[in-house]
Amino acid sequence: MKTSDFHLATLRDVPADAEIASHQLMLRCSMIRKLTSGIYTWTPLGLKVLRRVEQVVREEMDASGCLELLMPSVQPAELWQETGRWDDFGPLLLKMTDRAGREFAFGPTHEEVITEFARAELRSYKQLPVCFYQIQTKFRDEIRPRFGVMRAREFLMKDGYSFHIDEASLDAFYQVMYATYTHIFERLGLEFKAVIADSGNIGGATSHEFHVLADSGEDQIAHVPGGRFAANVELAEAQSPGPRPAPGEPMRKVDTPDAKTIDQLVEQFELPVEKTIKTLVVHAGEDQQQALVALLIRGDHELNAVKAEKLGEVASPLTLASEEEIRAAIGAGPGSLGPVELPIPMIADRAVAVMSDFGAGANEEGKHYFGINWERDVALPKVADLRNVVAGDPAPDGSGPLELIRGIEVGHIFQLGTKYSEAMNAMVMDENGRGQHPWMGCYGIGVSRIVAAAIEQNHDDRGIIWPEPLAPFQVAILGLNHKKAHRVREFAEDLYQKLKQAGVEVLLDDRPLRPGVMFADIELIGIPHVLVIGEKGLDQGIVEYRRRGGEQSEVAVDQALEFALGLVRAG
RNA sequence: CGGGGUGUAGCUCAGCCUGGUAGAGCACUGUCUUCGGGAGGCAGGGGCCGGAGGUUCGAAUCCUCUCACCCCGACCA
Repeated sequence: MKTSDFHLATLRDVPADAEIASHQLMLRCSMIRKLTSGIYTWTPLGLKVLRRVEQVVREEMDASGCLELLMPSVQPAELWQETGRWDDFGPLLLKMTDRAGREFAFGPTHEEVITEFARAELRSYKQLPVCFYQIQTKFRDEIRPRFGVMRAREFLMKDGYSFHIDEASLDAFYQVMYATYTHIFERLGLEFKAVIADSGNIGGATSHEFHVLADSGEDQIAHVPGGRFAANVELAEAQSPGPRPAPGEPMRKVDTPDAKTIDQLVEQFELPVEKTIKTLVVHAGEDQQQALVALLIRGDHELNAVKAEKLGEVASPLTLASEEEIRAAIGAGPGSLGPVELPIPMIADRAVAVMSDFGAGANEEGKHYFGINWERDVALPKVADLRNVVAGDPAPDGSGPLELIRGIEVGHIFQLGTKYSEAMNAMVMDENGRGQHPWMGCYGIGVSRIVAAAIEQNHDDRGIIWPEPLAPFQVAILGLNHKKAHRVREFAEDLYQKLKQAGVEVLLDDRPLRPGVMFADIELIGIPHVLVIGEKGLDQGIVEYRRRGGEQSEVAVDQALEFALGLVRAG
């Protein structure tokens, strides 16, 4: 490709609404253009990268015996009503109506459609196991799309679904997919980590996420460096820190008119923050006697919403009570709440259960109790794991202290079990001629998100540094002052044609521009190998080679072709 | 959904407070000079100042409504 024939429209200024590096660079390179919030056009340059990701994913899925198909994006409401997700999926589901008034959704995922397909196609255990996948545009009406294609509403996803006669077969295939995903991210040249994950509203039990590691990632991962344990913080279990010390102080009521937050309490009364608890009042689960329930968390810890929602006592999704609701039920406002004489049910975090001589609100405006002790002053309520782990906590498997890092979720695999096959009554005959609901697994990869994640992980102040498997072009040829310098132009053109004929993805910058502009553009779009041809070099019989983000060297002109071919073969 | 902010040329922004019919840099077109790290001159093209309504002789500017986009928040007890 020649730049003069390629729609390259780089920007020198950073578009005002782009926050993170990958979004800024993708806009500046002209890889994507925003149509409206969370919805993007992929330009010819951007699409080249997207297709490369797609191709690696496709090849590895095919290599693992998966079968590619293509399902519709527009899906009838009835299918979603069968599984109950027409309502359960919530506002993320984009709904629409056809001329006859029939309702449809634009697919955010395809469990319903694939299960519909399976119940029509699959009859016998002899057809199993089988895994179908597609690479297709999804739409999820995100609450807050952001960071360009990192969290877009419309995005490209690889979604795969496997069917099995029993759990053992699903288990075995899940391991195959785990290995397949590992190969995919290795081949893409990305630094990543597989972690234990929450299965969210897709359903099912066992689940792993694959994260590209980057400081700008939205997810937190708890892991033991060099060890085996790694989990999304949403799921990482916080262990009980050990036995509760005996009471050492009497309980007393203290006036705390100006202490509405833990910070103020700690500051004004010289109370160690690990000796305080915060009382979070949330809506109770539907079948509970009272409308509210209190969650007790140590002052320096954070509530983990995913863990709390899993408790029957707590409404899902987790919703904090309003100040009015709290006052009506308790008689005191936020900032003065605590477990002693609390008139609503409560659940204590494991760390709270082993505290002694601690401070908390007195459920009376402007007053706290200090020196509270469980059982002596107030009965210990139900204890549960309610908090996020923090760095230094012991790993649940005892393999060492946890460290927290950030990641971008680019893949997620689930064991769904028979949730969908039962809901939609998909059946296959087993070897005894009895009908069975097949066991299902589900395997997603955020293809478009990988492009952004790769940039987050691989860039410098000049632009993108593509891992070679993702680069839109392998090699760029810059002919300096080629408009006037015939020798430069001819040499560059000749080299370009030969590389092209050899099947190399090569970009010849044939724009009549000054060298600085060419260098800046080629570095911005991050082409891994750059060959610079100039008159001075030709006089000396050399062309210059630059590895993006790396070394620089000189190559004899008559070796240039072989050299370039060697680079590409090595990559 | 709550809070904050921004809408003026393709991009980044000034002008708005204090109304008088629209500007800069980059990008784009032509041309000359320049040519190994985002050059310079000359000449150009491009804007219903997000939309609607109002105030006024006159509105990008003041008022009201609306739409869009961006950021923060769902950890406050």
